[in-house]
Amino acid sequence: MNNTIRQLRKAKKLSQEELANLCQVTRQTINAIENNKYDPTLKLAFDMAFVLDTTVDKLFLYENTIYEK
Amino acid sequence: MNNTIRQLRKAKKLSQEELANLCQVTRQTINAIENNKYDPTLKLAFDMAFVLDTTVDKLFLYENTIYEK
DNA sequence: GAAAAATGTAAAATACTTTTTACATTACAG
DNA sequence: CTGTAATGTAAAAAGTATTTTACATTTTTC
Repeated sequence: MNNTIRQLRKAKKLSQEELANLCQVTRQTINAIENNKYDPTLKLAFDMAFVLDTTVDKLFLYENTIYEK
Repeated sequence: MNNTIRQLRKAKKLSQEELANLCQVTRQTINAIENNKYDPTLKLAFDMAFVLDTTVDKLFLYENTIYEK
């Protein structure tokens, strides 16, 4: 799942560690998510979006594998 | 984390099982999430939003415990 | 009201996320 | 160029989500 964390984080002049503290997780968690190692929990996704002043839908860019409607 | 799954699901006249199939998870997973037993993964949240024709931010209503900006 | 469909629930097993600790590399300021 | 801050990475342990199987209860339909 692609994301726009790095750009938004840098726009706010936050280090990974500062963002981690604001989201109450470790720096390694932010680093892993920013680098697409795994997806955050939904709660953390919301927390990151909140701190970065955006929405989950804008912060994470998911290409659906489900072709339905 | 509160959600609006049930209303949107019923608006589309889907059973939990049908929604589960469309999202490629089990009925129990949908049931548990709909009843707030636990939060879905971010991927499933996006899949559910897609199938229910909405966004993650509208489908899940998260009250931030983070007072920051 | 009986049958069928839908929903609720539970326990064990599996998979994934996060923490912790620790070290290595890269970027940046003086 | 040297020191410091920032970032990348790894392994083990703990926490959380999901599946599977199975059964119970509620709701709907006829």
